[in-house]
Amino acid sequence: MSEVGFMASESSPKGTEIDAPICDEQHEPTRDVGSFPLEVEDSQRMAEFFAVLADPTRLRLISLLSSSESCVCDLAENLSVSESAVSHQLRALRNARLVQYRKVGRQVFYRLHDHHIFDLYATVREHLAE
Amino acid sequence: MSEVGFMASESSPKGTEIDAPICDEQHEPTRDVGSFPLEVEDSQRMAEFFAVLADPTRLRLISLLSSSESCVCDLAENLSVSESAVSHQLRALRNARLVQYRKVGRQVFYRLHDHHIFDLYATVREHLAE
DNA sequence: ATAATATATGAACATACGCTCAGGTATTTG
DNA sequence: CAAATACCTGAGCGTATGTTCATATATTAT
Repeated sequence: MSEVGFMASESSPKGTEIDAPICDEQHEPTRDVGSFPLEVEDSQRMAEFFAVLADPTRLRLISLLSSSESCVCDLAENLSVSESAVSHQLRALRNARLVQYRKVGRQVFYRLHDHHIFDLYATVREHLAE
Repeated sequence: MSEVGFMASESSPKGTEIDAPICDEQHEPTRDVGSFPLEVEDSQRMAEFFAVLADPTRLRLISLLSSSESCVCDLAENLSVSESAVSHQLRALRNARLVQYRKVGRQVFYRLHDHHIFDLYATVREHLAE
């Protein structure tokens, strides 16, 4: 915490007034993004959301579900992962509302919850492909 | 792994041919998203990217940097977090190329790396606000 | 009912992560 | 030069996470 000189209520240290935030290249008309700064509670919810996407197996599941609905055993086989592991991961995706499912006999077919999920996946995939 | 009956090379179990993926609601002309299914190596890089965003402190840093460039001590003060913790987190953001910085004297001013980061942040923020 | 299949779940273990603490580098000031 | 400031970094600790293993539930077949 910068021990400020006198009347500086907050912000950067004293002395070097010369170059305060010479922020020339600002963003476009900064669209409204809720409270600012981001509340701790909101940041935790957001972090949990990203955390669900921060796993290779879950991302590969999303990749498969991006093209078509699949049952658990097919997902496990296509990813060469145990069905137990897939089931655990699908639960995480379910809890985060990233996938939906429907039961047919003893099988359970999963698919992405909505197109937003696909869009997010595709956007980041493209971003990393650059 | 479903022990298939005879000539079924892969995919769902035998028997219940009745309801194979009745996937009616397909996505729009499925835009190309690279290799399919997502390669393990790619999934790991993508997971690492999301992992950087999967932390409340880093998200709040991004929140602050969304509106303006800031030095480390201001970021620490605004978030009520130690400068050491902020520095550690900024390193993670730096390594992931989510932020840029410029040195001015003994201060270091950070800002978002580019507008893609802001867009991603804003999009997910809106998504969770619904 | 019994067996087999498809999926879900809890415990446990190894790993990964974020914070604090202590110390280090670089720049400015006296 | 020494002291102060702004920031960075490595080690260590407590906690969270993903997998495996064993077991449980539900559905279908015999």
